[in-house]
Amino acid sequence: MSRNRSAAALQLPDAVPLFAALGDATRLRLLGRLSAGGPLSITRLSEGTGVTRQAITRHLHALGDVGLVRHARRGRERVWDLNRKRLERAKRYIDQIAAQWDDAAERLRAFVEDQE
Amino acid sequence: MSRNRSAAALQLPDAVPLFAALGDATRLRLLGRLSAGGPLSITRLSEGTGVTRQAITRHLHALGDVGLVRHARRGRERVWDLNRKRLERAKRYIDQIAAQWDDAAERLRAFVEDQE
DNA sequence: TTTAAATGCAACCCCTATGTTGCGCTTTCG
DNA sequence: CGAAAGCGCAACATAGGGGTTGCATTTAAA
Repeated sequence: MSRNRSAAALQLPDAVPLFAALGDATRLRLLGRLSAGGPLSITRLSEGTGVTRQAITRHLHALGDVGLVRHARRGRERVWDLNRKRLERAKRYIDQIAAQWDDAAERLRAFVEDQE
Repeated sequence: MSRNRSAAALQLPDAVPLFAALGDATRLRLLGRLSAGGPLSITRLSEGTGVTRQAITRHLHALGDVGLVRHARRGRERVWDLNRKRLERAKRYIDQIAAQWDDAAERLRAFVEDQE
């Protein structure tokens, strides 16, 4: 029914910046390190990345803009951590979108095959 | 086990271009139209997008580079369609990566909460 | 065989994401 | 207090993504 289509239209604007944020190797690694090693300071997160601390700061803000990570002050450090709730929501978004593609394609599969 | 980590290391390089390809509104809409309406020519896919046919062509190639869509000749037209197998694999990639983040975060949740 | 449709190719913009350096501010520590 | 660690801010450089225009090429249609 047309409710599927409107639901997709609502999710799409959210999905775009989410995917864009995930489409970078440095940011994916940051998420990996945060998931493996709890809250970490910027300096810690910069070690071994091959880029400067400022570059890492920007990547963290990019992830923060879509809600995947959060930050807090701790003394003179600024520690960042995963936002697990947002991460869960993001996963559901992705699953739903993928499911829609699957469903629509599945419904038309026989028809499409006839045309080929 | 360390096998999880190495599996993640193998998936990450594939996930980056995949996410990057999905991080664009025009490309997400193209996938939506293809999933809803079978194979379509470039001219058809360009209608109503607000950008030129050449721009759409590039977006299709971007999606094609990560295997999400394929093309074929049909007369003087070039028709593009979803690659459902690749779409399925992409979905599984995403699920696995998200699951890893979840798992790692879950294992450390209590520890992290202690520190806060 | 003309004409028009559908593309492919290539040269060009233009903006922004990514990265850097330099400097100043705050907090911690000897 | 004085030095150093950890950041934030701002200016700057630059490569690449996204878009356009112009023209040649192939194929369908009159």
